[in-house]
Amino acid sequence: MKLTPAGKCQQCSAFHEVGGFCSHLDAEELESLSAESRSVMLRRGDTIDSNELNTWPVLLIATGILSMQHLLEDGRKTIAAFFMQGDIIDMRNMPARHRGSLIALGKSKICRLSPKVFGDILEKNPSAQRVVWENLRTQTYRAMEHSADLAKKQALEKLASFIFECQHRQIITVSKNSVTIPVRRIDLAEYLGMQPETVSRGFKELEERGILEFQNTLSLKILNAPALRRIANGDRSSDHMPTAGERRFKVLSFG
Amino acid sequence: MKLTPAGKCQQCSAFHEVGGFCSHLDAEELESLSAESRSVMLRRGDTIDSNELNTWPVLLIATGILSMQHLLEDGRKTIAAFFMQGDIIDMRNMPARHRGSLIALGKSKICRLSPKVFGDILEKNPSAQRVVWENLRTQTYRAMEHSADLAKKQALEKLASFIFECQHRQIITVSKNSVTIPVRRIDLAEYLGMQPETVSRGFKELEERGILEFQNTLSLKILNAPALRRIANGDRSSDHMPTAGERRFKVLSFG
DNA sequence: CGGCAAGTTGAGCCAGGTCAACTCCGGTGG
DNA sequence: CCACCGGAGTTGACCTGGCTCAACTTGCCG
Repeated sequence: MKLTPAGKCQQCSAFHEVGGFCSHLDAEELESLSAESRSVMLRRGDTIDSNELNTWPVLLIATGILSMQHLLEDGRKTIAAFFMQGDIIDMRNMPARHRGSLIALGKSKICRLSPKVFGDILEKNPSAQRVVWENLRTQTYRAMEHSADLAKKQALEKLASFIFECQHRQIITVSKNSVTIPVRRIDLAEYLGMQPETVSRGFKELEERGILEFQNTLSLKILNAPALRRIANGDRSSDHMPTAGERRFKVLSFG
Repeated sequence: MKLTPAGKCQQCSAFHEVGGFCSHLDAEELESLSAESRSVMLRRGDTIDSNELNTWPVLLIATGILSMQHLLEDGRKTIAAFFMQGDIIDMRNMPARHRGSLIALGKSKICRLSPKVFGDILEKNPSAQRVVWENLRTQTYRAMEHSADLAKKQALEKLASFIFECQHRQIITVSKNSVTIPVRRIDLAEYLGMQPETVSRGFKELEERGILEFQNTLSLKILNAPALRRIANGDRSSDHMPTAGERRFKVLSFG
């Protein structure tokens, strides 16, 4: 097979994934976008600096995970959002005050799209436009929902919500109740506005209550989805019910 | 002057404001959008219910202020975002889980846009498309910034950030340092994830430190913008410096 | 000018932050 | 192959910012 100039795109998730932005482009568009764009590999900790964002303000995540981080004067750090496979980040003319830094949280491949070609495509290709539009709206409403979580939920409730968020966003689903957490504990804590210690204690409690079970730090199984759902929704009525763990133990020991 | 079918639009901020969505439409587009859309007046507390959002998922705020509220099982309530003049809310095909309720926080006029005509316009009118796109992006990054505020900032810091947010969003600026808070204390507390009591105490402290001064509950003057900025940015080094108020008092009493 | 919601003030308490010590794990080099 | 190392994660003890509840004041609207 002859490798067109856009041949590299054949390997890219944004091209071959159904619904991926580049899969909606015609040959000519793909050609010119590809010619004017640059893809990069990032490792954990790599930062896309401000200068770079000025020349390359439009990014597409091909694989991996990026974070938008905000830093306070005294070093407190927050992750305002996660960007994952298929997400498009459009920072054209963003005033600096709206900008955090974009930092990779693991090995990632991103494509810096030519702002000009990107803009042209949005104007002329309604189906590509729709994909980008949907993506941005999802980001918006996700961010708002996340705000709501941060504003009023307690530690356990935030963790529960987060697990569902991971479940909804994950691309490959091994089994219905398996969820993979795509980031380290520290990042998770920063995203949820809590301390790593608190995250640890929270997960421990959820395990003790028999609601979930960790395979390892990054992957878990939901054992009692309704209970987890109730916690995520802030239903405190069941807070002091006997836990599944306790109950099972008693039955076994007296049975 | 002859009143065209879209005559009602002549009065609307979205039409006559520079940069307003409808000001970017040509006569024909305005005509058909207007014919298929419905504007409504809302009063504080009016809710746009879920059914309504299914038939009219695209809204444009002409004047006033709406909130996106999320409710937890046990009654805790959060305001995830404010929508103000010029904002466009596009809820087409949003899964229910991403949806809070839209509730007016004061007298507002909104225009329910025909989703079909709105969609057609986005495809065909690049300049209108750009306006909507910019608006959505602003909403996105604002929501992310707000998440960052909620995640790690303390009460005072959140208040300080909020004042700057109001300053940036307000349409009419009386004087450089006057800021109008567009919502009541309760709403503000819900937006910032705190209690009204805490809001009150926070503002009191900022006044006592001589950083700002309230004209009435809704409007204030910033007296020391750099100090407010430092607080908003989470600089705790100045936390226990003598306050302007204290200093002034001492000078006067010994002078 | 009265009534009621909004906002403020005060006192006490607790969820989660902080700090410090410890364990676990993956990678590295001898 | 194993000993070592360093960062990530966990556990424990303590402390505090902001929540809670209750009483009070203010200000708006009829």
